[in-house]
This record gives sequence, C-alpha cells and structure tokens, in this order.
Amino acid sequence: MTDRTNHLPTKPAPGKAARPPKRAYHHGDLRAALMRAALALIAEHGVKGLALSDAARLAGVSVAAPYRHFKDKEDLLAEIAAEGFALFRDALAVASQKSQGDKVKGLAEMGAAYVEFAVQHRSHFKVMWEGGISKAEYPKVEQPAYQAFLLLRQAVIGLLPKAKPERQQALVSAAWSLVHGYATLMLEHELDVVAGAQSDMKQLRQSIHLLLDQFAAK
Amino acid sequence: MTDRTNHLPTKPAPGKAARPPKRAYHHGDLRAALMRAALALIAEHGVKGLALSDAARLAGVSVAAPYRHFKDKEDLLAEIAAEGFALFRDALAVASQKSQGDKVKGLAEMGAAYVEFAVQHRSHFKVMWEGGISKAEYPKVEQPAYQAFLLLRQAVIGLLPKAKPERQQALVSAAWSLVHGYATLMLEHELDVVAGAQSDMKQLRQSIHLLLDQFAAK
DNA sequence: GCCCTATGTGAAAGAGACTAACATTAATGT
DNA sequence: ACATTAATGTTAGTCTCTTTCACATAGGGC
Repeated sequence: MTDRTNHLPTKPAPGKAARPPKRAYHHGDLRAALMRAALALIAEHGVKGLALSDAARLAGVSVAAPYRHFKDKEDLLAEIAAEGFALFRDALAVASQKSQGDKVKGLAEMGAAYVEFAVQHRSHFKVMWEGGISKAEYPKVEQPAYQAFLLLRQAVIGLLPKAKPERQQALVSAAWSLVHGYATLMLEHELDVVAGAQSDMKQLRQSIHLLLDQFAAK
Repeated sequence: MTDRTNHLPTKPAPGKAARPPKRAYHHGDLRAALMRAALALIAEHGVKGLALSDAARLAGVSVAAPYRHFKDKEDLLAEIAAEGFALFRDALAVASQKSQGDKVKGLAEMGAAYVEFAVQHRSHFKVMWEGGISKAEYPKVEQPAYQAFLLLRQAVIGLLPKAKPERQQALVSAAWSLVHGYATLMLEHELDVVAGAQSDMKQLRQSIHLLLDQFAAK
C-alpha cells in the first residue's frame, strides 16, 4: 500500500534521465516534503482534518519520521504559518509598490493583493488565521506577520498623514477588517449568498473602491 | 435561567449521610448540560481544544453518554452553532429596530450589535464561524444564519433602495466584511497591535461610523 | 576505513471518538 | 397498580492519531 518511492510531485529532476526516485532510507528533503504534503491535505480536508500521520504516509515515510524535523504537529503548522506570512508580506510589498503615485489606488491594490493571496494560498491562509498558532510562542510566525501589518498600516496612514492618531487607527482597523473579513468570508463561501453573477475578484474590487475611494475624500 | 439542577461537579461522597445533589443514573437534562459544558471548555481551550469526553466528564456522566443525545461531536457543535445563530439573529433584529428613523444610525447599531455579540458570546461565535459545520448538512444551522444575513442585507439596502443591484451587493458584502473582519480580528487579539488606549467598542464605533457614514452620503 | 550524528523505523503507550451489549429508570397503557 | 416499552446511562472494547523510545542506516569529516 505504502508507496515509498513517491515524494509528492517530485519536482527535482534538475539533471537528465529521471533517476528512479527510489528513496533508500533517507529521504533527502523530508522537511519540505512534509510541509507540502500537509498543505495538500489541508486543501482537501481543512486544518482540522489534517493528520500528521497522513502527511507522513503521503511523503512516503513512517509516522514517526516527522518528529525528526518538527517538535510536534503544532510546530509543523507554525512553520507553515511562518512561510505563509512571509509570502503574504512579500505579496503586500509588491502591491504597495505598484501605484506609488496614486495612494488611493495603492491601497486598493494592497487590499486586492490581500484577498488574492487568500485565494491563491488557501491552505497557507487558513493555517495563518485559524491554525491556532500563538504568535507569542513562535517568533518565526510573528515577525513576518507584523511586517505585513506594518505595510498595510503604512499604506492606510499614507492617505491621512496629518489626521489625529485616533482617526488613523480607526482607519487602519477598518481597512484591515474590510479586506480580512472579505477574504475569510469568501474562503468559506459565505459571500455566495450575496453575489450576483459577478466574479469574486470583481466584486471585491468594487467593494474596495466603494469604500477606499472615500478614504481619500477626507 | 438554564440552571436545571446543578449537575456539573458531583461528588459521590462515599460516606453515608448527606443527601448531596446525588444524581441517580438519569441526569435530567444532559443535552443542555453537555452544550453548556462544551461552551465552557471552548471558552477555555478553543474549538479545536474541545474534547467531547471532557464535556461528558464536566457534566458528570460517562464518555459514552453524549451519544444518546448527539450523533457525534460535530452534531454537538452544529447544535451550538444553531443556537448561536438564533441568538445572533435575534440580537441583530433588536438592533435593527433601535433607530428606525435614522437608517445610517440603524446600520451602525447593527454593526455594533454584530461585534458585541462576538464579544459576549465568544464561544458560540467561534463555533459558528470556525466550527467547520457545513450549513448544507445542517439546516438547523443554515436557517437562522440566513435570517441573520437577510437582516443585515435589508439594513444595508435600506440605505440605497434605488441603486443598481451590483452596487447594492458590493455594499452588502463590504459592510458584512467590515464588521465580520473586525469581530474575528478582535477575538484573536490581532487588533491589539493597532489600538491606542481606546477601548475595543469605542474603536469599533469609530471605525463603523467612519465608513458607514459615507454610505449615506451616496 | 571509522566514528559521529542526522535521519528514518517499528513498537508501544496514551488519549479521544465512537460502538455494542447491558443496566436502570421513566412513561405509558390497561 | 403493574407490566411492557422507550429513554437514557454505563462498562468494555475497537480504531485512529499523537508522541516517545530504542534501534537501524547512511553520509561526511578525519
């Protein structure tokens, strides 16, 4: 039953003739393989439905093997969350560069990037927000998460540089809440009950502009 | 007043005497007791951390007893979600009545009620949204959830009765996303990184008005 | 080649979800 | 009243998953 030669999408093949991925005892890159396996399983069964033993089986190793690379299951999830937040931060950074001139547009870009990330990295996103990972306990997670927040904050405050701090803070939490709520509701298909025929991303951009354009007006 | 007959911590008291609230075989209202026990445990350890067996122990029965009242653990969670959505819907309904004259204020009230519910019914709210309950599978959950949505939708559309449907829909999803995102981020203490000294609810009302006041302007 | 250590394995303990067979009580009908 | 039946609890056991432990294997530096 257990196909020990199957390392997931086995991507290596950097050389020539694909050496039969016959894995002998040592895997080679089990750590990464386990993370990919976990992500694949989460995409299928949700975070709650992830069994570490399934990830191990999918990677073609014994159920005890993961413990050579992760302290426990939560540690694996934390690693995925950390990776996710790093990707997330980078995506937001790219978006923030896009429209340097038009600050309103820049913020809208960032909001779109926020939601787009959630869609394109569903599993990462779910682990990041509903993985139950305590950021205080995992600095590896908190660090990129905080950097991502700072990018968002900067983009919002850039619109109202002279406003009172309370107003800036209200705006920051409002903008964050808007895009975060949109992303989470969409991932759970809750927004299906709202939408007409338009696509999710079109609907999103409409919502974002509807609200963020107003930010500039003030 | 759901206090039936305090069945939670029951001590057999091997000695004689004492007519302690000795529960004789039949509990009396185990179904409700289990739901309360589960909610208490969820408040402490989160949805993920809930063990059905712990709820049983807390209710003073054997670990098999819950299966006389719930098909499985998910069924218990679905029941809690259904109860939560019913309370939620009622809370939104009350809020929608409050400011019949001023529609903008009415919507702000509803938004505040949304978040206030999340705070005051933390455990219910968490089960409702991160419990992993499929609404298609549990009509008992979907029904009150949909009614709650309709209340929110009605409040939003009431502001723009003549607008084009796409615009109305964008507004509905935006308003929903805003309050939902705010509620979820706040429950996870993510907003702590934003806030100054102001309280959560004050911050919320500021955010809501900041955005919802604009709704009326259009 | 040899040793050290990183990495993988099987076995087993412990916990939680669930089931089956049995026990006790509450309800109901006559 | 009393017997039958339906509800509701219990004990014991199975299954799966998490985690640990002692042991096996391989790769790299000397």
